[in-house]
Amino acid sequence: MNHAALESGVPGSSIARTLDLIGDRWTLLVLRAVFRGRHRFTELQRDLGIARNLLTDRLHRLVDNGILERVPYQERPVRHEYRLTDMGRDLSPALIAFMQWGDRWCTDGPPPTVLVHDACGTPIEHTVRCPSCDDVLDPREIASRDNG
Amino acid sequence: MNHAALESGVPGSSIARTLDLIGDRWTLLVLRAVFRGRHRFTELQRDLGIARNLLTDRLHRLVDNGILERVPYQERPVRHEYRLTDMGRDLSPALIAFMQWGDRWCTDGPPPTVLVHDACGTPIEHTVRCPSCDDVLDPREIASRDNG
DNA sequence: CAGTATCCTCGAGGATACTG
DNA sequence: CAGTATCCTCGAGGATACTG
Repeated sequence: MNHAALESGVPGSSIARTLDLIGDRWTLLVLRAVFRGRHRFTELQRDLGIARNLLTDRLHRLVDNGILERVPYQERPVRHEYRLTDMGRDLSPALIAFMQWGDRWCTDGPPPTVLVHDACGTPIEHTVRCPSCDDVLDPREIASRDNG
Repeated sequence: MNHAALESGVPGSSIARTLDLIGDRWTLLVLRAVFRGRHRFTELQRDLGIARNLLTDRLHRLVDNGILERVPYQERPVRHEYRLTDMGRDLSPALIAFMQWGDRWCTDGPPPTVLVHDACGTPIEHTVRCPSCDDVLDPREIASRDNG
């Protein structure tokens, strides 16, 4: 998909722009690892089994796009680790939604990882609500409205 | 990323399995179009600007994986359209989460598309809750627990 | 440890002609 | 209309050697 196709075919799609940033084969996996507390290059590389040059590239892109930030954790020699920015942390609902979908539909056994409220240990719930009706919505009750 | 790398590097990741199904450059865009009411081959092809052989391939894979179903809408000649299954409809929270993230972080102007509760027209809200505490959770309050 | 620099392969994506 | 069949290109991903 080239950029022209994007412009003409899927104008103004937030999904398309989002895919441009994180829609490759590794970025979401890198982010998931950072969410789970892996912050250093070698940790990430070992955990994911990603090629080193690719990890370098993905981390740089994530930093350039404001999703991660590179912060020093020691001097002499200076070493950095990668932390989520607010923008990155805000990807959490999307990541969670994908995990839950995979848990529900792509496995036979119990979900390999369960997300819990750390204060009480209860598995979390992921909902779409109407703030005005105060109702949890079914996908069929959702419409899309174009601005423009 | 080959399959061996996936197995060894990211064992049991629901995200990895989900990406195997829908993690390419077009599938999510196709699904978004189906969610928005495009159900026929030519509608999808024109709207997305996707190459015809790619659209054929993506639709077949989505049908094979149980995300879409192919239902006839006329006979002589028989024609089909593509409809979401329950499995496909259940991707809605993930799609919505991505759109909202893109709306918030990848645009300057107003969001190009707003999702609304069709009964009352109010823009929807997307939350992670703890069903036991009945609280909306911040990403920092979420922990992940591995099942062995 | 945390990368950078090279080189290579293979397959995803695309253009286009053809068909019941 | 709704595809299938071919052929091609280019870039994502990967292996590996090197470095402050």
